[in-house]
Amino acid sequence: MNISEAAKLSGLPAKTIRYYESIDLLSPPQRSANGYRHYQKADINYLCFLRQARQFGFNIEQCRLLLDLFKNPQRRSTEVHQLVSDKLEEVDTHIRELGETRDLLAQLVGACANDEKAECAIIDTLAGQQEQGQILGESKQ
Amino acid sequence: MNISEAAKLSGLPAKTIRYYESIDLLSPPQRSANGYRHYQKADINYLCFLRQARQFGFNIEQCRLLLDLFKNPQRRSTEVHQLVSDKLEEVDTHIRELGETRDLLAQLVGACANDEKAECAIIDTLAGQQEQGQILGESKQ
DNA sequence: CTAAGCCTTACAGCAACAGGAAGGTCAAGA
DNA sequence: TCTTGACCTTCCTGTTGCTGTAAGGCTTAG
Repeated sequence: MNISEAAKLSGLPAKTIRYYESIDLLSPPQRSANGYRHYQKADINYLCFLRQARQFGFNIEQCRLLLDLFKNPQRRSTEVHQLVSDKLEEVDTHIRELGETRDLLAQLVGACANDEKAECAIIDTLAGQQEQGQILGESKQ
Repeated sequence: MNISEAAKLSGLPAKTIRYYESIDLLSPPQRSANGYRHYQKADINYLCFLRQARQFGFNIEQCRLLLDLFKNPQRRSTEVHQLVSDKLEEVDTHIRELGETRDLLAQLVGACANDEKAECAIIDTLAGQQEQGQILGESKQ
């Protein structure tokens, strides 16, 4: 099948499939006489695998490792487990950091008068704890 | 003061300061006779403001808007409030999505035997589904 | 014969910088 | 005076994971 059919079956854009090939994440498929890429069932499986892995948040290098494991009948499940555990930790860290940011933003939102005046606690906070009378950005030319 | 001093005081790398200037986030500073950038106190305040805003997760365009408000004594705090509220919502959405990913990853980790055998529920899951929304919990093995 | 709808490659661009090359400037020390 | 090292400058490339667009070739239907 041609690339657009592979794209439809795998759920990945044709562009992305070509891109994965260009970075050697996928091995080059067969080509028809006219130069068109020609995909087979196994290729579709790899593409689906990659789409899923990307949806789970794995980056390209992690996908490369996972795909290698997928293709390797001699793999040990503990290797896969390790990769996914690491990713889980990574995502947890990210969530924690974002949570802190969210709380800070919520504080800002709560502190702002939200009215027609220029005075704004958010601006003051972002500007840093300047001394009174020295709130810059409003002073000087 | 020169750029390295401005960098030290603002907490931003000199590279970043030049970058902000190059994208017109900062207006070009004065130059000394030798061509060196020369910063003043107000510039440092803008830099600090931008560093803070970036730390709060605002992207460059949002920083641009915030900085405009910062510089504008005729601003209404409600405008600032709106920007920050939007950002808060954005971050909340992101956290929710990441949370879903995390839960799915945790399910994968829990489902894997984590041993020396090749059989691996994670691999099966990543390979198995071709339709979205069918990520976990299907029988199939 | 032409138009559409595929396919190909190759280059540009997104965010938000970081790294490095190549070269100019400045202050201090031998 | 010369040299060294620490600054500074601009310009170019690379990062991640694609997406958009251009310019052109192939295929099929009318």
